[in-house]
Amino acid sequence: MKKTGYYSSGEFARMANVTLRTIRYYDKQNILKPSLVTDTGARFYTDEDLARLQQVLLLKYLGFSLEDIKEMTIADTDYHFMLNSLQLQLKLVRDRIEQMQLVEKAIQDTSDTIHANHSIDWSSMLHLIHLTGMEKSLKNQYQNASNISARINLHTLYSQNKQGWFPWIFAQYHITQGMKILEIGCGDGSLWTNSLSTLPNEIDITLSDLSDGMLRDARRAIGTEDTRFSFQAFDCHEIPYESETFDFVIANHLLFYCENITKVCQEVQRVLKPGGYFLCSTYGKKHMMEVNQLVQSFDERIVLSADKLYEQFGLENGNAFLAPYFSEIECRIYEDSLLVTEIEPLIAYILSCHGNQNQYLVNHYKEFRSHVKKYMKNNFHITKDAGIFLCKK
Amino acid sequence: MKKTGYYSSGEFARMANVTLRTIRYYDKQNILKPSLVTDTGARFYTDEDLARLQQVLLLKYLGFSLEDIKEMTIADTDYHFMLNSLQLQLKLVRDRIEQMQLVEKAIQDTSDTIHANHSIDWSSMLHLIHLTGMEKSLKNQYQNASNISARINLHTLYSQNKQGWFPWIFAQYHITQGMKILEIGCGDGSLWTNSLSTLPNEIDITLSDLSDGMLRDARRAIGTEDTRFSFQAFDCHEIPYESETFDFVIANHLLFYCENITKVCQEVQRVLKPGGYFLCSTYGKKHMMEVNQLVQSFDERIVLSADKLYEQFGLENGNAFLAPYFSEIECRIYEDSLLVTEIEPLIAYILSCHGNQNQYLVNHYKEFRSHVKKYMKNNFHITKDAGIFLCKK
DNA sequence: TAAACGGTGACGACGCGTTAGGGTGG
DNA sequence: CCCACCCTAACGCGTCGTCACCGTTT
Repeated sequence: MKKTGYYSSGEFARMANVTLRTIRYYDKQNILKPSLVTDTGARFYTDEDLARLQQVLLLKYLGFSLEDIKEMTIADTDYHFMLNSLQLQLKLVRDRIEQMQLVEKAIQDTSDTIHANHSIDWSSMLHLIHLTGMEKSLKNQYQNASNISARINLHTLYSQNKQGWFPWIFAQYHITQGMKILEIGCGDGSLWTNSLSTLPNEIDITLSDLSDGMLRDARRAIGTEDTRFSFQAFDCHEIPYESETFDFVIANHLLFYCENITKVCQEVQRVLKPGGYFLCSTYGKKHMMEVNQLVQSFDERIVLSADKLYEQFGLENGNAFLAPYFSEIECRIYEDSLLVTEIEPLIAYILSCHGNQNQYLVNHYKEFRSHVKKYMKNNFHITKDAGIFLCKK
Repeated sequence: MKKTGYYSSGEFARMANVTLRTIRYYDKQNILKPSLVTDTGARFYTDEDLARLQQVLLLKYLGFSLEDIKEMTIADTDYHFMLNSLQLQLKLVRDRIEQMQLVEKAIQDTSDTIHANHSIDWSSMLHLIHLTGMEKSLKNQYQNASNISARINLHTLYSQNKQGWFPWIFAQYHITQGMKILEIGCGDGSLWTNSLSTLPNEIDITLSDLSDGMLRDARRAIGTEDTRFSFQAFDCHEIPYESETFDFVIANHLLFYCENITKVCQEVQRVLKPGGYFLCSTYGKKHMMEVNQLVQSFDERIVLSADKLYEQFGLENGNAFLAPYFSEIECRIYEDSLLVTEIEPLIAYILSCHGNQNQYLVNHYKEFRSHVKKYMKNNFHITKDAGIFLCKK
């Protein structure tokens, strides 16, 4: 029985160069469900399914397990999302290539030292062994990248305040010629990428992050030719700089993740010059509250964030952490809200949260979708409740 | 119980960052046997075992199965061999990187066309899918590379004729300014790499091979800046050039692999200019005969080459194939023999043959080694019986 | 005597390959 | 009625992870 616009399972498998068994397996494991199943049980697939399959196969190629992949590829395949996903895949492939180039270099080095010494250098050999074993954290990196990009999407698409969060941040403190600046928790460096041209040219900015992977991304985004920037990986609980080094320290949406917030504040205060400023951003209680209400109206058990960030360090309680270390503290709110008009970006956002939603949504994706559709009607207002503390030493 | 110079299984595993289970599994599967086992069953490993483990782990990293790896890493780990193995691994990693760069580019392209057309381009998507699925033939490539290098080793180490095969080939025919030359079955291009400086600078050399992988190696070895060389993949049964194009055609150790030798001769004759020359090399009956005797003295069932190459096209019967197409045919022998003084390269050579030896030797490696040792005593003479036919059109 | 380390089974998980047996549409 | 194609159910394989249980050395 032919269905126009659909591929039979066999056709589909042949197109993608995989076996029928694989296609059926992916169906049974809820990794890639056919778009249409006849009452006799025959599977039929669409072009969109092909796009999904592409994602699955590429992720598999990069070494992810199907279990991982299941969580990573729920999103829709409208062309807009496809682009997004391709960007992420591109990043993954590049990371992988870089890693293999490290291995390549290690083999070269090992080989060279053998040539030079006419005996095997066991330590470089060990280094080589360890390189080939390093792959683990890759999955986390992907999830972070994918989550962050889903978040950014929602905000850039529907924010009412057109100034934008990053420009607003820069407007809160005037960066001038000759300053020494430190950002802790720079992530992929996106705070800076759109302001490169407006920054003074005699200035010394250090971007730091715990994760080497993030730093690599930041370096890639900013470029190594821009000599104003330097990059360094360290834990902000112990900042490896002498006291009174910086004019300005930034911690954008970072403090609530820190284990010991007091210690971080103390360190920041230490490395600030007298009269220097510390700018740290965070959320308030009401931030995105409508989204929580939305998901809980679908299933009460869902909690979008395992540990509520604003309870760790939020607009309401931040002052208490900062007060012991700074002489002046000012809290400024970024006035904004979201007016969401489409459903997909919202769903992508929800799926990207750090809570337990996936376990309740995985097999009820379609119901959830139509629930969201009904709930939001034509548009959906979401409160944003974010701001900064600007602190003087 | 501590053994000096040895690592216990636990130490060994920790050093390499693998689990004990893995180490034990590799032992049981004969992939990596400990160098010493106490009577209580405790395993002890040496630095050389570490080198072996490094090979295993890297090959695994590149996606080979342990079954494949078992066949690929029997060789010893003297530093000389280690270098060789590292070179091979380097090649593998580079191939892999190149492949991933293709994938990277395909993602870029797909992404770009989506950007341009604002809709998904399913054909580039399919291309992408197929790229991620291509990995198969890699194992064969490795085995070829590793076999060829084992062969070359034995010959370069112990050949009595110090001129060398490649220089001798070049001495048989004088290449002059302005010639158009074709090599069919160029492999990795090693015929040329040491003669680049002695070749005229106005000359047009086309290297060809069936396999894209080989051509890539050749291109890498010679470099793309050398404008005298061009590279093209085709089957020499149908040479994609007009008649009377070349002054000189070379087929080094190729014809005996061809399905239809007569057809190849006919094609070569066709593309040769009148008066042009065809140089083809092959072996004779007695080539390496002592090696055959050696292995059969260990186990009669072993046959080193499944189909004897010199029966397809050898020094004895080559004339019959060439006579219909060329006006003059001259057979020249390269006088040489091997005087092997060490055991490892010989064993590596034997293992690299295309016969059934591995199935009889895998689990009797040590016996075989000591058998070879006794057999060859201090040195071992091997007949070489190779030469060329130089044919004029 | 305990703790650290070594050993041997045996069972399970993942991602399919493969086989056996059977149904449906042209 | 056959052939091409589809389906399910069930077992097997490679590469360990994991667990239960036991022995040896410090």
